[in-house]
Amino acid sequence: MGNKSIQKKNYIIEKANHVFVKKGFRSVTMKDIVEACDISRGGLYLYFDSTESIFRAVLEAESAKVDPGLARKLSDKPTNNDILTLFFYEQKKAILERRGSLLVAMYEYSFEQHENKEKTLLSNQMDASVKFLEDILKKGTEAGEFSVDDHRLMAQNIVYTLEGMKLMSRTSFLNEEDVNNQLVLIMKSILPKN
Amino acid sequence: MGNKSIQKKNYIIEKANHVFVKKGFRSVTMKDIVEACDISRGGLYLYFDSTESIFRAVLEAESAKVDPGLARKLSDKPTNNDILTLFFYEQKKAILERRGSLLVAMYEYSFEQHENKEKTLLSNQMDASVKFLEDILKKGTEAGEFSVDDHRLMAQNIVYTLEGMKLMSRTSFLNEEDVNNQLVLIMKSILPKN
Amino acid sequence: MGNKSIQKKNYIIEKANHVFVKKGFRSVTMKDIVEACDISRGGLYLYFDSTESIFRAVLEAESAKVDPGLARKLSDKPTNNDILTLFFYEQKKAILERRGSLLVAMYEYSFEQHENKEKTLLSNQMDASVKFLEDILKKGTEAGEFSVDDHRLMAQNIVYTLEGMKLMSRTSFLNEEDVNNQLVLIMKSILPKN
Amino acid sequence: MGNKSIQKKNYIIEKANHVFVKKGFRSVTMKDIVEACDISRGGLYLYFDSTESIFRAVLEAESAKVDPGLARKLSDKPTNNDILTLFFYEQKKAILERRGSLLVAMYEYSFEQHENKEKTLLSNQMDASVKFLEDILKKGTEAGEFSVDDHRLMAQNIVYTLEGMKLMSRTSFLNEEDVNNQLVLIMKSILPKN
DNA sequence: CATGAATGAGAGTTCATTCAT
DNA sequence: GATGAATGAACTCTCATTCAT
Repeated sequence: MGNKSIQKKNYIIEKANHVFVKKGFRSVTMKDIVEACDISRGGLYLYFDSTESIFRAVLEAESAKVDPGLARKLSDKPTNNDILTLFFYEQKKAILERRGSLLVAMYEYSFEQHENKEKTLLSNQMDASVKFLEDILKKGTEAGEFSVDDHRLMAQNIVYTLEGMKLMSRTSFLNEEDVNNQLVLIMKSILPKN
Repeated sequence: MGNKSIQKKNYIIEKANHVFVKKGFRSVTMKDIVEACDISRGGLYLYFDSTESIFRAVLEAESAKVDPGLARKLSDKPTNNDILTLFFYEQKKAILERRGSLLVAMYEYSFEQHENKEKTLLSNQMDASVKFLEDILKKGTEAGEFSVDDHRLMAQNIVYTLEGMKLMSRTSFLNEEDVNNQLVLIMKSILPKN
Repeated sequence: MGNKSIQKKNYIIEKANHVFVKKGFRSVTMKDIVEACDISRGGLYLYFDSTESIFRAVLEAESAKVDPGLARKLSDKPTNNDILTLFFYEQKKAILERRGSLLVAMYEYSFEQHENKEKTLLSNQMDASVKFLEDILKKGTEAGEFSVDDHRLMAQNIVYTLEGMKLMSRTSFLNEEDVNNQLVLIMKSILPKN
Repeated sequence: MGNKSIQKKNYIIEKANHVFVKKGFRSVTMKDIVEACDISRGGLYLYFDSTESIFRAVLEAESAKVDPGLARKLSDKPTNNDILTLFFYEQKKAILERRGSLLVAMYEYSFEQHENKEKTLLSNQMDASVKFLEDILKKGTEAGEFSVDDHRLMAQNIVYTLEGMKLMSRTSFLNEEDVNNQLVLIMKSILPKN
């Protein structure tokens, strides 16, 4: 695939992203993508052969976008508390972000995959979050910033709670205050009591 | 609608239930239902005009089934702790129950509803859970069984965590031990410290 | 399938027959059949799910048509020579019949099947012809009507020659006289010399 | 067309040959050829504008290949019997050769051409065979090697039989012994009786 | 000459929905 | 009420063919 086609592929991924944000995963058709990209039916098939392959490419592109942002916001020698705070800040954004979020599409996609006994992307993402938090909590506790007994258990608890809120905000109505309050509650259970 | 018709309608609802359990919501077609019920295409339309109306009926029937079970299991004078324990027991079942659950269908349906700015069934269900827990926590704290400051906040936290686990078990792999550990963690944060 | 649909199915088979006669097998599309039958796209799929299944049904219907005709033309006590003559007469018709013949479609279909290592319909038909001829030649030789050493070998030879002529008439130009001459040549090699 | 172009054209013809051998004629697409040749889509169109034109070129190239082989195998002063034997040997190879044969493609192509009232290549080939055999039989009979009355009729009969066997071997299962037996039977009907 | 991206026509297939019986 | 045949819109996917580079 030439240079030019890589550009086109990225263009399709970008346009498709909007479609998945708007319609979720299951109800998106090749026709939807074709129309969003304003290309020919056959043209799309030069790059992707199913909505699923497009969606995977969209997620990949998305994950490439996310990481750099996180790092830049941190000071040179961040405390574990700093890192956790930033993590919560990002999560809060993900929870409340209604427009532009691929979350619903990702849930729908994961439901399908899970039926087929495959390891879902969502699952990988959550595992990564648990590992990340576990590590922070451990280091933070050792440094006296936090006071957590079972790091893994608490990490899981936090991830479940965050995921629950994400789900809530897509099926119910969740406001920023509620999210803030929950994050404070979590912080309280982590910080040393005295 | 005659007596016979009501029977038929219930028969359809029961059969459709299995279909939604198996296939979620979005991918279920009128044809699926027709085949599951072994009735005529036109026949189904006498009772329901879309998969959505069938699904709503299925959920309604489901909610009618659930409640009585809960009450019966409680002793005459249950403590708030008893009630909470029973609630957790039921939730645990809902989290781990892979076959026979309408959860995925309900998520898919709620995503669609929420897009249309409608109040989702899931939302109502979660609100009810929060209220229920809030009430128990309040009474329990007053009775000295629990020690919770902000009843509403903690109730929400519990609901989010539970919902997060439900989601996890449909997109990832969650075992009973993990659930138990989480429930223990929640109980610890509720029970009086000393 | 109700009474009415059997009629419709037969109607489709009849119309499809013309299509296969005209276009062979490979280039016939579901659309061709739909248009020949003047029914809806979806309508056809109620009865058949591929051109192949239609073609098989056409062949089946065709073979049901053929047999009765043969029997009726024979006298009460036909000699083996009578039977053979009738057989040749039918074969001559099949060779020369340009309009209305499914032969080309059958060849095309058989080529495909044979690629897939399946026993082809054509193959079965030819086997049946060989067996039939072998039997006639044997009885005829015993009755002194014919003088054939190796019945099976001669039966095969006749079948190959006939098939060769059929093929010729679809790829080249074969006139009735040529066919007659060949049949006379075959008869000469069968009849007793003296 | 330059020297280089002719080389490329021959390269395409050679690769296309394999494709036609494998898939027959009708189901071969320009895409198949492009992929087999590993050239660009547009590139193919510089040399050929349809699968039909490619196939014709393939057949032409094929016929150029065949003849020299035949001649070389003959002794200086071959008898007519020698020539006929060699002819039968080549035919036997053509009948039994399953891989590498263009026969099915040629049949499919000829069916199409014949529909359009064109003189088919197959037809020309068979005419040539008849003429060739007629000549041999005539000369052989004159030389006392054979004993054939109507040379043309017998030549046709042989060609039909051979063609019938070729067809059989592509739609049914034909073994070498059967072919040998048929050839012996033919020889018997040609050789002088005494 | 050669490339390969792009097009659009057209085939296959499925489904919600209607309607005569 | 109940049936199930029939419709036609919508979707997926593939190919021959063109054309800017």
